[in-house]
Amino acid sequence: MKVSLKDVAERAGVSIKTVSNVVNDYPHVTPAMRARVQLAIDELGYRPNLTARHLRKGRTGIIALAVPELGNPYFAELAGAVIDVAAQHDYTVLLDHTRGEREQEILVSQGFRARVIDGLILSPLELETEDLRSRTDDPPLVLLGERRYDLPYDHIAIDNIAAARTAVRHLLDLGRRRIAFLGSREGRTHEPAHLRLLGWRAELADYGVAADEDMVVFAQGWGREDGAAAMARLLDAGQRPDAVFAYNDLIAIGAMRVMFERGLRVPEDIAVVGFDDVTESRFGAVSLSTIAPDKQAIARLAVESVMASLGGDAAADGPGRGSRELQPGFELVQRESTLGRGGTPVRD
Amino acid sequence: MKVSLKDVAERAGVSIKTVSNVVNDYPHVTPAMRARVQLAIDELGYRPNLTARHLRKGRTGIIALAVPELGNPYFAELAGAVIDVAAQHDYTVLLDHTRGEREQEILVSQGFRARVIDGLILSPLELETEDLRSRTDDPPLVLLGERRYDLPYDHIAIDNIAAARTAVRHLLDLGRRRIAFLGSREGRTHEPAHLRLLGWRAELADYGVAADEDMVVFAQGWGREDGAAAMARLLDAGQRPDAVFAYNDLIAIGAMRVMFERGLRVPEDIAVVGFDDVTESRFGAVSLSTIAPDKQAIARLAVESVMASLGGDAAADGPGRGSRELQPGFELVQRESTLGRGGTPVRD
DNA sequence: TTGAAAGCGCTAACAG
DNA sequence: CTGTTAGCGCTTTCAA
Repeated sequence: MKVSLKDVAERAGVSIKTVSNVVNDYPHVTPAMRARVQLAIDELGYRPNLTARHLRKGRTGIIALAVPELGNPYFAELAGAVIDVAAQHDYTVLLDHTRGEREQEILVSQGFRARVIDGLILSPLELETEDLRSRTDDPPLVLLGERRYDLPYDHIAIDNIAAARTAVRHLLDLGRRRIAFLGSREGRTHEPAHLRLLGWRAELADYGVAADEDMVVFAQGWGREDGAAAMARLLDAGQRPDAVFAYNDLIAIGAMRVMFERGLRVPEDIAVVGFDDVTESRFGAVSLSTIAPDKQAIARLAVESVMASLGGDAAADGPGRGSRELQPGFELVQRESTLGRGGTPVRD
Repeated sequence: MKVSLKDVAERAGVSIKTVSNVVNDYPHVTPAMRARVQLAIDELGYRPNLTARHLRKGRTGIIALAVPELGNPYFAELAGAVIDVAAQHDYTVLLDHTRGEREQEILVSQGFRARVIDGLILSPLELETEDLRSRTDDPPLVLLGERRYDLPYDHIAIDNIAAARTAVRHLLDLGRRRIAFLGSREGRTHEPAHLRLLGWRAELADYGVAADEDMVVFAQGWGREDGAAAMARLLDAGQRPDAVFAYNDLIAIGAMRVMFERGLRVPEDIAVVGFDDVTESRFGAVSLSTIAPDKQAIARLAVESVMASLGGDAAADGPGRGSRELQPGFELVQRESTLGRGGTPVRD
């Protein structure tokens, strides 16, 4: 049934070692020998047992990527990019999701969920610094996203404050002054959407516009329905924003849905800017202006960081190993939700 | 550094086997003994080496799910469901994507991409029957989606013809008669969207409406941009449909975007029905009516099918093993793209 | 250049 | 109830 190196060796009348050499493209093998062994391999349909190889070499060729939710297209798109980059390094990706729950994130970070992996890329939401302290000799870890931890792990995130400022600035330049902020879920342990909210405050301040904290609304989660609920709450409270900056595209899309339902025009009555540049944002009745993080760069940096930790076992404690702040770029994409259908600013 | 069973055994002054028994919750162990061993485990921070266990047991605890594209929310949502179901069986999911390319699908089906797995769930697009014939003793395989193969593998798909007929019938009942069909990418090897197109033809015929083949448009792919392009092509050709049935939600969303751009009202001018019920379809300016396959059931059946093939090694050739047609349910979800804002049918 | 033998860490027989 | 031993399939010294 299952053919092993031994079977091939017997068939070819050589030793196991020789077959292994052929399989692994070891340089010093006689062409004749190689041919003979290859023949036996083909005849028997031999396929190496990766598990055994991994046991021997101590590596599995698998890295895990854990994100809050695959249903969020931002993470789905990012996952696709990570899979592609990993494939270039001959690595396969094991995907896991945490629902943004601290318990799940802890489990993942300690390797209890995704096992048998050489490295881990984690995008946490609720995880705390202390949760990571207890990590012992688990595989290399790279952190993604807004949260920062003062621990010796590489961290990859765009400059969230700068990005938020750019978005708000765009709205200000368009003449908007009553700019609401729709945030993500309220965390149990920390202020959600922290950096983006800071950016909102800072840019308003710099521009000389008073930040109205009543225009800040948090949601139950980070999905479209949460954006819709938050927007409804804002309007029901009697607020009349002339612009909305949302924590992410999904919240922006949910918010716009409520505006449509209530007969509010986008951008004439309310301009909207999102965050993430998911594909979906280009195809609504009103396409969405948004901050576009460089997802390709994020994926590349994440995978390369893991690969680096994998390679440099010797210099495990060397300087700069696994405690870098990696900052991919972003850009503001201006679409109809701020510029209007014509492509030029629209104001009533 | 790395602590193994042996280290723990020495520390606790017992044999390796005893430690193994404790680790695996083997029933017949003295509480005292168990406590002593557990202490040693904790002191040393022992964690079992899964790779070694897998080599020994011949199983890895990992199944692979390969879909065309994670960027398509239907597959992302399905993947999330599969991950959850697999977790209930103590299995982890390795996700891969094929871009719907035949080469990639072949590689995946033969285990060259996702390696070290106990089973495989594959959602093929271009794969041909012959490509699967050469599979030797690769891990159990389950096929998902519209394509059918006359091979001894379980196949899971909703009744696509019935679903398509339901969608078309809904439009007919609303009084629409010029119903266009927007298909998926034209395959190199087979008619795309085959079953759904058959359903479209069949329902029109049964209803006594002549099927106008000029109202059938295929796209370059299965994304929003492809739907937009197809819709533009249809309109530019001078066709004036009063309804559109799209191969999937993304194509429907892309098509609607073009309608909005051209000032056509949905559903007054053109009613639209999609397929998949991705979350996104509920949140557009005009929410999308669609066919909702039971994703939970699909995920459950897929994982259970793999588990079954894994368990019944003895009855590997037994009747019914791995050649069943599993058919989860679906339902028509009526939203604004056919009923209009008021929730009741709208016609100009 | 190729062969023999050891061992990665674990589990499964089989004794005791 | 616990210990001893063999071996999963592979790579890797060390010899030849």
